[in-house]
Amino acid sequence: MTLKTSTLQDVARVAGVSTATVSRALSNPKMVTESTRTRVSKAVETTGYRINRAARNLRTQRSHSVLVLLPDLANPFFSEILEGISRILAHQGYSMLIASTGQVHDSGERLLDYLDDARADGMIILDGGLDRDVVDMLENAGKTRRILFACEWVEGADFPTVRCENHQGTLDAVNHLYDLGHRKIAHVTGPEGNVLMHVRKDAFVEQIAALDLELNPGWVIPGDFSIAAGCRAAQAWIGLEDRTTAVFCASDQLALAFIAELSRHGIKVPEEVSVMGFDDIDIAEQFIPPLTTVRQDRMRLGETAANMLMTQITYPDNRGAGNIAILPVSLVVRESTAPPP
Amino acid sequence: MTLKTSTLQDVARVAGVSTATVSRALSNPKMVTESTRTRVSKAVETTGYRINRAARNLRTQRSHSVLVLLPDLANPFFSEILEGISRILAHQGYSMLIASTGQVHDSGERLLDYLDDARADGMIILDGGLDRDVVDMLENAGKTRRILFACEWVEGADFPTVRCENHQGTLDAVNHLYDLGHRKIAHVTGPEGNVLMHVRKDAFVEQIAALDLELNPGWVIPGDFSIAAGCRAAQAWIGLEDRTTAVFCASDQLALAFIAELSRHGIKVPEEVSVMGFDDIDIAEQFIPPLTTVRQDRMRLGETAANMLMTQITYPDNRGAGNIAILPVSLVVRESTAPPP
DNA sequence: GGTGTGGCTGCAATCGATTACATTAATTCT
DNA sequence: AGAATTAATGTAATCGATTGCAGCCACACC
Repeated sequence: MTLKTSTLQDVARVAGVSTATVSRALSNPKMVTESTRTRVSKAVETTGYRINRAARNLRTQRSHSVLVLLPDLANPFFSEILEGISRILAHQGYSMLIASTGQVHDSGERLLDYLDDARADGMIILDGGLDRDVVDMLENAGKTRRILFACEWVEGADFPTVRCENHQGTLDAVNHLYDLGHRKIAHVTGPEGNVLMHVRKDAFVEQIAALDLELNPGWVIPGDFSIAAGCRAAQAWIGLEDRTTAVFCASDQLALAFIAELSRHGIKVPEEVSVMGFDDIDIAEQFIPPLTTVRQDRMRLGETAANMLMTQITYPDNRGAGNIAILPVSLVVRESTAPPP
Repeated sequence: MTLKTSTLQDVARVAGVSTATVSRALSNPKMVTESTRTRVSKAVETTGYRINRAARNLRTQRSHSVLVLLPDLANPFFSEILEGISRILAHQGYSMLIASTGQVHDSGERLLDYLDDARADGMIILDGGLDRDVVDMLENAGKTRRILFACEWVEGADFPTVRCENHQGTLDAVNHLYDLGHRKIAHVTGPEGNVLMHVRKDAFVEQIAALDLELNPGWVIPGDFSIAAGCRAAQAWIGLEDRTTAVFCASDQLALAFIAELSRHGIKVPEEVSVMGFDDIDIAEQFIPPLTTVRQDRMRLGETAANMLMTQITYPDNRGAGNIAILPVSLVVRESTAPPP
């Protein structure tokens, strides 16, 4: 209908008050009289007024939106985290901007520009594998309180962080396999340089040692979180001189592809080898066999991250406590693990 | 470092020119002399100037961002489409806003507000299941050229659309099963009221008739695109008096869950029944058995959608041709289908 | 030499909301 | 009753970039 949306001025004219009053009536209702408030509401109604965010953003120096940076949009692991983030943001009238690391990098944008050019009030980074110089830049910009790392983080950098109990989850996984009777356990890792990869690998090695188990060099198989890596890892495992009876993969995608590749070679899970994942993505339960894994509550992780960031943005000077949250994980035992043959 | 980012004024002062000239030097370089251009570049360099998007957006009445509306963020089907969209948008200096239908609805936001309040220049809607009154509102707002439906669409509404060859894909699927020797084929549908559900179901029924095959009432099993629906559908199929030898599911998620549920009941795919999906999501190939399905090139779909929307936004008056794109699909034969027992 | 012509540049208005400060009216206190 | 306080509203500056209009200069042409 109306091609031109009406402005505060229009509302003010119709209501017979000043723009200041209209603004107050809308954003801070208790500052105006009951009667003007209703008069303004009516005027808003008749004019079909919608606030112009660009104008407000300019004046308030706030964009009312948050950037979420992913390593890879096509990885289903992230979708539920996004749902959680989005839920909280929407609730607070914030918009969610999405970008993937690769694209930001490719298009030559600087990540910081999102903050500097007033596109975003803050950012949630789901990628701990950022180039070190990018991270340094973020730190030195003095904007650490407007940045939050979720799931992954950067060792040695001082950003607020939300993550899950990776260490404990890994111990749980190894213990589960041990309890089933496995004594020779392999680990397919995440990508080189990734914090999660290191934490989970270290915890794995630690627990293997604690249980006094054997660990051949070939039993720590390098991978990343992708499907392709899972297939490659399976081939590596198959090529092992001394195969393990169980394999703990650093992610579900990895584990599913691992099992699939084994299947292509006629190797049965869990009859011939037990396989575990980490994450508990939706499809894990529907896989055949259903995947034993370590569950991260991704929705809650997203919500927590968004909430923390929002309070940081809202109360920027509130330094100190509460800048790290570690969420519990839980072992989900399904059918991809069984006693060794 | 600098807490306050510098403005055009600062650059102008340093370069010894007016703000107008700086603005022109940056956004329309050929309008200024070579020498001033370099002077401005230097000034930008030394001041560390970053454009303030809020200011530009206000002045130009453009937000330089696009909203993507999903029915469900947690569905991996969409992630690759997002990747495609994001790629194109980033390339043109646009940002990608994401929201899910449910949340927009829950938070009482009006969808149109994104356009009206200058948060987004356009929107790509991946949900054909919007309430009819929402759709009417969008149409009547005269903003149809700033809205584009992708994957799904709304029957009878005149929006630019990108979709895949759903009809042909369905025929291919049925023919594939027919060629394998199946004569009793069931169909698990998408959600009631969804266009894709109708198109695929109609094409299915049509082709069954064309091939002169039997079609019992119970063989069209209502579902939606979710995992849970796949499980329910499998139970329904199991409960059938007269089971079919093949099942064509309206989505991969549906198909995978269907197979999983069968497996829980000890029914083997494809030995006892062939199952097909639609979409070819990443995990389909890694499933056991690998899923026979109809492939949609989701990346390309996203790219096409973004490109179309961008040209519409850029040349709004260019009505007429090119407001619908239909992308080809391809049959991907894997191992979840085989000749009937 | 006068007058066009055209290329660069500057001045200042503009986008639409927010908010510090001023003003007015109403209420309370001494 | 007069002074002081408080509450509600209005005035106008402001956020930072873009852009229509006008001015200026140099050069060419007659």
